[in-house]
Amino acid sequence: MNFIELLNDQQKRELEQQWEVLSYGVSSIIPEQEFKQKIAKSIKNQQPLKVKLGLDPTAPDVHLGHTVVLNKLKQFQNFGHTIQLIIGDFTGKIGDPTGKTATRTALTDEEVKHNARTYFEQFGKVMDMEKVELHYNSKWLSQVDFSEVLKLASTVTVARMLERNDFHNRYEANKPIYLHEFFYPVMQGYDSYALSSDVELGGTDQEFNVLFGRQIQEHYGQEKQVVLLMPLIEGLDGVEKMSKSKNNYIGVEESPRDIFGKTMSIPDEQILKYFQLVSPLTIDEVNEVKQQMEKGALHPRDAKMMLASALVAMLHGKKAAEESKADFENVFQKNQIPEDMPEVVWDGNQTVAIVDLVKELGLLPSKSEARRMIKNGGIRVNQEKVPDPATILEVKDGLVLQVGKRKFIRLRLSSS
RNA sequence: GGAGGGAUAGCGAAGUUGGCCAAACGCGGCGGACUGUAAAUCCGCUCCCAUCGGGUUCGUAGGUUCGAGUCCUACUCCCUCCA
Repeated sequence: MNFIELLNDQQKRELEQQWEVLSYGVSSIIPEQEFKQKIAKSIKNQQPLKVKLGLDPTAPDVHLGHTVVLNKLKQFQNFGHTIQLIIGDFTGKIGDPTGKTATRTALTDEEVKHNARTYFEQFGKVMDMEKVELHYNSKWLSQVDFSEVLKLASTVTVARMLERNDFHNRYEANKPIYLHEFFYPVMQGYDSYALSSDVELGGTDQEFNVLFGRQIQEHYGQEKQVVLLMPLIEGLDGVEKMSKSKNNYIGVEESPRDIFGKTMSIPDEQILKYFQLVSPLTIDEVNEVKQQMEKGALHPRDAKMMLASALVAMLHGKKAAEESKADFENVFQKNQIPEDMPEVVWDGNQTVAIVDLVKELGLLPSKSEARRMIKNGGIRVNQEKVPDPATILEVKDGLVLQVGKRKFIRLRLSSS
């Protein structure tokens, strides 16, 4: 049935609107026409789409790379669609077949719960968690019996499984692939069936997995979900994809100052991509930025300032955005010290070798490191460079200690 | 089960006629200068303590030696080939 034809003019405009926003920035929509039909159907029947996102139950550390998907979910939410978050507590027991982590220690129920809560808190910075459905896939997966598993397994050939990049590579390299790993995509697909998902989101690296849902749903005679693959965003280096292990990420939990500073360090070529994929700006606003930059009317640095402010505002609020911006200008453009900085009470000896002080405060891991730092001119006391590693300091209340470019501490004496 | 190869600082990787090895080089990390940024570029640093200098390091445990990352023995782990 063609739902698009059933729509009246107003509904068609609604469809166009949703399509423009929802398809924006997406790497691929599989298949496009089905997606359009789904939206049309949802408008016609006034039935929100069920949009699924599967989550790994391991300790979450949400960074901007994830928010690419979250922003998209938010857009779905804005159109009234329903978000289904799935905590893969059952799947997690198998371990994601990335090759690296073939064996993964099973998480306890408490750990899973805790991690789920963390997801909730961190995701809440980007989208509205009130309206989100939360599911644990052990609920249904633990109920599936072996004969059912066999039936499912009989719908997939090994050759098809081996198409998956990771499996393919390991097979070629004579690296082990355990049988149970084949079930990872199957189970993930089963989740889609269990929740009758209409749409599933994932990064482009998840293509094989999320596509599997369609196959499982078809097996059960269910309408197949549409898959939206989101681009992976490059990290601070502008080359590798953003990830925790590459240490090139901006975490949503980081301080406003760090988020601002890190954003300022992305290469110019990445600016637009960040605007498009992780900023909360509308399409029109992003296009405006793009035009201004192309005309040369907007300095890349200023564009980045805007971006950094927008990101901090999204994650920490408007006030924090203004403050971190002011701090950044102070510290890096005017070479001043920030407005406010962490204060630490010093209850040690008032007369102390600078190397000891710095180490005691945990600013540097060892005294050798401190000496080195001083030799390189990297330590300042009240904005004055410390010239000699042997310097003995008279600690005074309010003394400002700077280590490197961006570690600042104000010392307070315990007596005051 | 049999044969061989290897384990070096955060990673990768030199070093095997025993001393000149705290250990080349690359990456990463850090600092400085510079700049529009924490970008790019250039320079410096990168085990610990220390003023000279010293102390612990090269899979683990022993041994040979004035002296071992470099030689010997045992152990652990990893890889390759054969069955």
